[in-house]
Amino acid sequence: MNRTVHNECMNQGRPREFDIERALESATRQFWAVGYEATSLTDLLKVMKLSKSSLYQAFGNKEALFIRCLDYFQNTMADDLLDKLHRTDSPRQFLADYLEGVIDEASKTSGRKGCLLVNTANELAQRNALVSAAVAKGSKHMMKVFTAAIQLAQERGEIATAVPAEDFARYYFSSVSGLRTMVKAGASRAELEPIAKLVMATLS
Amino acid sequence: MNRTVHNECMNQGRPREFDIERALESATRQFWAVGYEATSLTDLLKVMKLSKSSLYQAFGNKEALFIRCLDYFQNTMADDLLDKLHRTDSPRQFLADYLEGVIDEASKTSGRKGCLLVNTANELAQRNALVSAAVAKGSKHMMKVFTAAIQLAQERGEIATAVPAEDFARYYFSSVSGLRTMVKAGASRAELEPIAKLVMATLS
DNA sequence: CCAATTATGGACCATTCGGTCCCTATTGGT
DNA sequence: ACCAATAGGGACCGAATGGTCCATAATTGG
Repeated sequence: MNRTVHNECMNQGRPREFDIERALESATRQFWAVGYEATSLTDLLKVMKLSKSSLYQAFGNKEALFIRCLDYFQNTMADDLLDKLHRTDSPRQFLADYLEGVIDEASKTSGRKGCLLVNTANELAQRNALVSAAVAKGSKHMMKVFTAAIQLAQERGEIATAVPAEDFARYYFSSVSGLRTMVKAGASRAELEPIAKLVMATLS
Repeated sequence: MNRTVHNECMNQGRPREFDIERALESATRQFWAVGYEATSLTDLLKVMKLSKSSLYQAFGNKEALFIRCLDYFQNTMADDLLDKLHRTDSPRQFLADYLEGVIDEASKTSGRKGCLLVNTANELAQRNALVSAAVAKGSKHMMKVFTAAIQLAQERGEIATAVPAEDFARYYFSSVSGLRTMVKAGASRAELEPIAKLVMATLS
């Protein structure tokens, strides 16, 4: 009656020898670096350091693994950002710093990875419903963080209250995505700085 | 001494039966709709309505064909936009209309194709030098159009001159890319309108 | 200590990928 | 009329793809 299950609750039999979390992190890095399609099963096995059967046993298939990676990424990122936000004393500066971080990628010779959510939205949100849902969920999560930052800034008078925090947040999110695309298209730091300035100026 | 050539100049022997331009347009539509990797040779043959040997004879290979498509797209788009720009009497409205056109895609159930250049920048500008160069060239072309529009608007007092036209143009280009990503991520028209308003407001 | 259960490695599979090649049909130039 | 040259159809190819399956090792609960 009880079929083989793909989750990790029952504990009888040989215990798993690898750390799910670590494996997930490695897979996420890989997807993040080169995208979904360009990441082959073989690549995944290499970076995750496990065998094909273990991977399929633990995660089902490539698509399901990817969805879990999207979730992992989103949570990690959002937590990290929230942490930074709560430790800063200028939410406005926090927003400016994040833009600056995006621009910093332009200077790097390699590894301009962007943001996994943005990349995925562009790569296959149009074609895959499950992925699309995961991206939407992740976007909402990020939006929450940005909205919180802008609300904080508005409370401290660092940003005008004429525009609702959510609208500003969405504008900011869109601007970040645009900047990331510019980076991928090969724009230089000198070209990107003025853009960031204009974005921050809009958040008057 | 004279090897088989992949171009279309010599005319001796059987003449080509298909229209290169039409074939290029079909291929471009396909790449535009689903991206480079997701477009298989078989797909191309179907939409271009020619045989594998004809394709390889005329275009070399998939990558070379893609580059030509990028070029075709870029020229077509830029010409079209320049045309619109020269026929409008308000360059500022022209810029606002273009943003509106991007937002219109969000309402469409299917075929949110975005912009081939932006898509390509995100998909493989990081991995392929030839493609990267083609994207850079295309971006410059688009930037020229936007810069021209903004200069015109500045001359007519529709946009402030405090910021150089090129900086504004790059900001605008980045904003368009960001909006496109939001569309792909599934944002609704209601969410996108305020973003467009803020962008146009920045182009004071 | 045994039975039940799971992990793991690796062989194996069908499909699809981009790309090559050959054969024949068709045309223009002379 | 004939030759040179190209177009086009389709068979074929090696490599890589994601995925399945089975035999074996390892571990736990009873």
